[in-house]
Amino acid sequence: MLASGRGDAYCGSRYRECGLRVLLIEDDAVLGEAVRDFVAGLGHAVDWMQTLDDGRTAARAVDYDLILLDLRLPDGRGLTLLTELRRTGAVTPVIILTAHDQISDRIEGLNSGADDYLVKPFNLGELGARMLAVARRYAGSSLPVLEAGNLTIQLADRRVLREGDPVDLSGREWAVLARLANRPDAIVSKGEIEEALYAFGSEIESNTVEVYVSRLRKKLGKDCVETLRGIGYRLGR
Amino acid sequence: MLASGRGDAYCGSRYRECGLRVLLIEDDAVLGEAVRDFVAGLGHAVDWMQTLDDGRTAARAVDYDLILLDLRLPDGRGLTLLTELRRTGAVTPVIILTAHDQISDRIEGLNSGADDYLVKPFNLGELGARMLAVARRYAGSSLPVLEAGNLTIQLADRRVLREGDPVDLSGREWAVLARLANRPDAIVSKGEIEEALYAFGSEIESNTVEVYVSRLRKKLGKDCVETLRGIGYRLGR
DNA sequence: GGCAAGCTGACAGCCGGCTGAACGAGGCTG
DNA sequence: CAGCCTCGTTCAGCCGGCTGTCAGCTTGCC
Repeated sequence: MLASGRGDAYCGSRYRECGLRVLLIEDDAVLGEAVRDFVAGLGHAVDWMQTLDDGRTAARAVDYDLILLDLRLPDGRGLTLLTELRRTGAVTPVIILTAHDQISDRIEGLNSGADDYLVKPFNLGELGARMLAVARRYAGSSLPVLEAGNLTIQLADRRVLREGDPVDLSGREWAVLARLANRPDAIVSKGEIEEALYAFGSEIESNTVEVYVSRLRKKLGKDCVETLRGIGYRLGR
Repeated sequence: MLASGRGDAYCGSRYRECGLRVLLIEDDAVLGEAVRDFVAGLGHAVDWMQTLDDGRTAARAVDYDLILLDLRLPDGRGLTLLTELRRTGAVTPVIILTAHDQISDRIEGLNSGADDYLVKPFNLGELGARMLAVARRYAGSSLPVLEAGNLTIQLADRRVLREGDPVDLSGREWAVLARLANRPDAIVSKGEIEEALYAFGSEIESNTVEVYVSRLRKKLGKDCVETLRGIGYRLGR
């Protein structure tokens, strides 16, 4: 739950090529934390701001790949920021997060240059999917297709091929694999993988991660994931 | 539309050939209702406005795929709106609906950038045909025929072939399929499919999407649609 | 050998998705 | 007009796969 620290840390530059740099502007503490952890869990670097003002500052300072923008903020309307950004020529993709009853805002948002919107309460999985969709739209087809051993991992399409044959993965299985694939050469600790699995707070006290690694190995082959005893896991090669 | 360059880039293609997003501007209650129901029945999402002003607002707010525009409205001439739209660079196809004695308007309309016109009272079937023609013209040659598994999906013609044999789909069935076929590799959430099915605001709280997926599978084969638990659907392959 | 860390098969509960059935609206036919 | 059909929508019950947990096993390290 210290994710905010972590987020800032690798926003810097080092991991730029892998995960996206995401700015989350959302005042609701619970939702904000959930989204931050979930998105961080996907391997992206998240900065979470709770006010329009902080959001504006951040958006000006850093060249984000994606902005998640709540429309109703304590110190103003999210749309204001969006319009400002667009007026200054920023093309950063923006996904709007909006309450269920704000249809007009939604329309206005799209009209002001937002790229997509999600209605609260939303499914985190759907958030992930839309983020990918938006990112892909921008990156063209350049989103990573990763070759690892006899695996082809298509992050953007949520697909894995084993020696060319598609393999079905469940949600959690994919989450684990994607977490590893997001930073192919990095060692990822169990704790970090857990964060990717359980977005918010849920204290899981068992060997879930091990179980999913095991399931992945069964489906994808022994070597798809490498174990580093006492440290974590890494994508096989 | 107003969503400016970037918006067009994806909005245009996003909903293109599926259930189209149609804006109907028509003050006559009887005709308006008839057209709305007919067009909705084809599987498109229709917003119906009865005044020029509302129409203008809607057209600015939402990136429609097609506008059906009555020329004689209580609060002004439809042509005004058309010219405005074209002046701001909107390329949304517009079909003009006009009474038979307004020949000059018709000509002026075509000159102002309308794509086609229909003379009242018109045959609804003809309206359907012209809509298809216009939409096809816009889709260009870029996405006519899609091969997916043993299916051939002819988006522009609103036809599906299963192993070469044409299959009859109802309006909604087609809308769902087309929404998926529109972005063949993308994962489409239930929410997004619903959006393609219903106009803004109609809150549908049931498993409609599941039902239509089920019916599609019955007609087109188990694998025509892939389920991604908790995330959405994707066209089979 | 002994200990810690990691692996994996089994299992029960659950949730999401699937689907048959029913109903009303509307259109068409005779 | 009655009868028939199709389509859209809703609902309830079913089903299967996903998931978390645990126990017993293997592996690696000292």
